Parts: sequence; structure tokens; C-alpha cells
Amino acid sequence: MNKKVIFLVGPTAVGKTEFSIELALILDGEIVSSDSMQIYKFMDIGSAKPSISERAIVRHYLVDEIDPRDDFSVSLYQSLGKKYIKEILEHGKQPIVAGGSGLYVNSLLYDMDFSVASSNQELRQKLEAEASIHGKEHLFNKLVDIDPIGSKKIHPNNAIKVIRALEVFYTTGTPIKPFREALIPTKDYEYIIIGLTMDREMLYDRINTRVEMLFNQGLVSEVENLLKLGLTESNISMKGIGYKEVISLINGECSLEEAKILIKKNTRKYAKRQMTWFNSLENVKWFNMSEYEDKSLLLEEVAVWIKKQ
RNA sequence: GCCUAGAUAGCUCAGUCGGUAGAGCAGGAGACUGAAAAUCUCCGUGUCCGUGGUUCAAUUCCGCGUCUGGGCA
Repeated sequence: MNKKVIFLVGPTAVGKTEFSIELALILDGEIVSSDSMQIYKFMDIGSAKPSISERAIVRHYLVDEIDPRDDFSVSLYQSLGKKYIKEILEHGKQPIVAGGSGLYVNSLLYDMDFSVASSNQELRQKLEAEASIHGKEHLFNKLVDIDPIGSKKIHPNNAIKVIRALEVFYTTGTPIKPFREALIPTKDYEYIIIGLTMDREMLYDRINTRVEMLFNQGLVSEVENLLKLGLTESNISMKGIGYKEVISLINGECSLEEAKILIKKNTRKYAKRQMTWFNSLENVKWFNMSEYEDKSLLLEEVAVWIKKQ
């Protein structure tokens, strides 16, 4: 009988990384990251990667695997993630998928077919240029012409989604499919989902102190090194929180204090979006970290719950 | 003590030529199928400092009081 895959979700800074390692130790597990930033090499501090020593204790997959100069996508994430889960199951360990990137998590929970149309950078750039000349409405109207029903699900201002929908139509000749209505759990494995949450105020406190910590650990020099590697603010990897703001700082567009405030703010908003996403998942067993002063107690309770599944 | 400027949303402030008020920030809610730490949408009632006067009507004008800046002694 195969083990169930354990998914560990929750907002940034709630303590997923630490908890996932503790859980892996007691369950003889290995961790598959579902974090869209920790997957990139050279981006250690800003993405709050698990440390080298933590990764020596428990094996991690999809951390430090992708060159940030390369394009990455959910589609690729899905195939790599499924491959690793299969491998972990095959060598008899407990797979734990842990991370905060909602779409990445969904790609492993549900049958989501990303194969319809690959991305076309040339086309995207052309459409972006059109949008900046004629406006977002113009692009949206193109979409309304070819897909009057589907376009109702996309807001005219959401240029990225409009462009993707056009991209799918131009490459396949058929409209992009509606999404959330038909989420079917994957048949590749069984799974359970554990959600970690925390009182909002406490979470925001943790975010604020973490941002200060990132700077103390050398976030600015990390970004300087990335720029030396040839990365710019237009790389997808550099659009992560902490990276784009530090680029502005390096370019002299804001002060250190302003950069910190902005990163804190953006991280808080991100945490909120994550909560919205994960709250909408079904069958999540939630644990509120604020209710456990002693974290070993939480670990124990989670372990007990897992055994009952 | 005198002069002066303020007092309006959690914060910073705008405004009402007299008809009970709105921006930014903070905060909240939500969407999401190959950019997802991305991208996008929605949400603003509060003794308009207190008190008296003028007025059909005062947060708005006038008097007094309280508090807070700034200046002069």
C-alpha cells in the first residue's frame, strides 16, 4: 500500500520550512518544495531557503535546482514535482510537499493540464507592446471577439491573463478553458493537506522582523551578485518580493528605509493572498500556530492526526 | 504671559462660497490553468475637539473654553 503524500501549506513566514523538517524527521520523509522562488539557484537569502545544514538532515527537492536566468513555469514545476513524488514513494520514504506557491500546490493536487499551449515570448512581447500603445482595453477587445464567453472571466485590466488567453487561442485555435469549476484530484497518488496558520497580528510581526533579518544576512549583496550574473528586473526570477525592491535601492530610486518598508508591505499583502488561496482549498486540516507555545506539542498533535488518516 | 496656526476615518491630510464629508496610506474581502513572491478586482459613518450665538439649517461663520504645533518674551 502506498503512503499518502502530505501537503503542507500556509502563508509566508508562518514557519513551514522549520516545521516541514521536523515532520520529515519523525516520519522518515523527504521534502518537495512548492515555492516559486526557492527553486532558483543563487537566490538564497531573499527566498528564505532552508539552510545547507537543514538540507543535509532532510533531503529536499526543487530547491536550488533552476538557473534564475532560465524561464520557468508551472507546467515544468508540475512535471518535476510529480516525478520526484513518484521517486520518493518508490524508495519507501514519506513525501512531504511544502511551500506557499498556491498554483504550484494545485498543480500537484489536481489534474491540471498545462500542455495545451506553451508560452511564446515573442508573441507576448508583441501583445505587451500593443497594450502599451493602444491600451489594455484594445487587447481585451481582441479577446472578446474570439472568445466572448471565456473573456467574461477575465478582467480587462488584467493584461497578463488577457495575453495568456490570446496566446492560447493563437497557438491552438481554441479558447482557453475555464478553470476552477472542474478541479479533480489527481489520480497519481493519494494525499492529505495540512495548513499552518497564525493570528494575523503575530504573522505580520514575524514578517517585519524577518525582513530586517534578510538585510542583516546580506540581501543587498546577494542581489548585486545576481545582477553581475546578468539578471535584470525583467527576469521572472527577479520579480520576487525582496529582489525587485532591492534593485530599486541599488539604482538609487529609493532609500534603504523605503526599500525595507516596501518589502514588508508587499510581503504582508502576499501573505494575505496566500491565505485567500489556501482557504479555498478543500479538505485542509488547519493548525493555528498561535495556539501552541510549545512547538513540540504541535508536532505531536499533527503526527497523531496524520496517523488517523 | 502674548502672538499665531491647527483640531475631520487607525495615521497623514483635503473639503463643504452654510444643506451632516473624501483622498492617500494602513487595514479588510476576493479572483486566479505554462509570468503565480506574478497579475488583477472590490470595500471608507466618522460625537467633522467642546460649548454658546447667528440662521429654516453650523462640521463650515462668530464668541468663549480645552488641547497640540510654531514664534516672541
